[in-house]
Amino acid sequence: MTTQQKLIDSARYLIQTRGYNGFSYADVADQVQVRKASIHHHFPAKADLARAVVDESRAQIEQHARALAEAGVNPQQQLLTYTRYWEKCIADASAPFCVAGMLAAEMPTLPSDLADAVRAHFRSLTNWLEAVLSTGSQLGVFQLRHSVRQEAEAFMAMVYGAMLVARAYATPTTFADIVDLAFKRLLAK
Amino acid sequence: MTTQQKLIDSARYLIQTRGYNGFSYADVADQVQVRKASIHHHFPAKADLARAVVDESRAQIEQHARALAEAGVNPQQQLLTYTRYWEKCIADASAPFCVAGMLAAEMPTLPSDLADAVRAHFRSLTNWLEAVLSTGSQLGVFQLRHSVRQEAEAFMAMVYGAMLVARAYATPTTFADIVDLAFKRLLAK
DNA sequence: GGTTGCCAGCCTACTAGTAGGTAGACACGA
DNA sequence: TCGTGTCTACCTACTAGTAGGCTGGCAACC
Repeated sequence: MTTQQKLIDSARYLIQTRGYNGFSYADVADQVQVRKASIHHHFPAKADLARAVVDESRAQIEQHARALAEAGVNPQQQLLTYTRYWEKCIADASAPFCVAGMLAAEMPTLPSDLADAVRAHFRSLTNWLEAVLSTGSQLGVFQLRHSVRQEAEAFMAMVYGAMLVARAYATPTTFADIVDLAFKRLLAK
Repeated sequence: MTTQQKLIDSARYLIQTRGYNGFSYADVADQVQVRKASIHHHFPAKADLARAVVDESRAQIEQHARALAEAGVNPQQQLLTYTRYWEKCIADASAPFCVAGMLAAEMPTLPSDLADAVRAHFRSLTNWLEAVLSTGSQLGVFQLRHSVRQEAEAFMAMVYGAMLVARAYATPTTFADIVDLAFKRLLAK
């Protein structure tokens, strides 16, 4: 793996656990075993590094979403893949929080270009959720009581809120419990 | 108002907007117009100041909850008072985020005694929500499809998630939209 | 009623340490 | 030989926290 990729991975982990204002180039240098100056060579400013993390995350989500759709996976299974992914990440502490969620909380302190990247990530996720919910609704597997956009935003809020509550209580199962309820509500007649 | 109270109020605002790792004694000193050393006189360490903020917030919530219950306000109106409070705070940007929510995101970086205070805040809020939902369910105004605890945690997750999404999009109405949906779901037959 | 002593509150001036960021030299492969 | 990547050494600005001194009010005692 290239040093650049290692730097991004390290920054992702640090943002997930400590947030943008909670980590420094010194932390990244320590993890990747290079000097601080080497990080500046790849990412001149801290915001550049963080933006690379967010952009990569968004690209991965979009790629996974495309792959699922092209494979003809049904809507409820697509949604379940998404929630199961976070359940696993939180349970084994490999990624205890979504990067964009963490950065969203810190929004007022972020440089504007990084804030733009975060918004783009949320927009991308909302669009995908809308598409999945819409298709599922047409197929009759999801029972939407409000507009697709509202249902998508509510589901997203539930997922991010569940991460927050699970982190506050330090009980990973709390996340699964809450998301499970959100899922059942969509399926309920 | 005492200097001590001014310091707490200033710290609350700064935590809500920037988070624990995003503000410094210099920021507080600037807002309250005292020297940094004076803050240390009242709150020896940064964590002491933050803990005072969280403890005061929890006490206020508990006091309000008691007042509402003693006034004989019905459950749906009690819940509405809570959500309306945040709607207003977010709309006029007077308090664009819950202190405990912000600190929950930063949990892994907080000193343990401050983390304890944050957990206590969440526990207190969950307990109140459980009580309100439980009473409302017995009166037949709330339709709970799962355990009271699960429904309480899900509602809380929705509220905090809505704050996060609203902050990401910088659109205060998003919060009201999402919470409105959560509320209607509780009332739905 | 003075005088004395105490103390909360606030200050200036400082410490040690960390933040993000830069300059310039060196190694190495195309 | 040029570009890329890495390094050491350094910078300025800022962090939380400390040391020690000043002030003005309150209480106790003669």
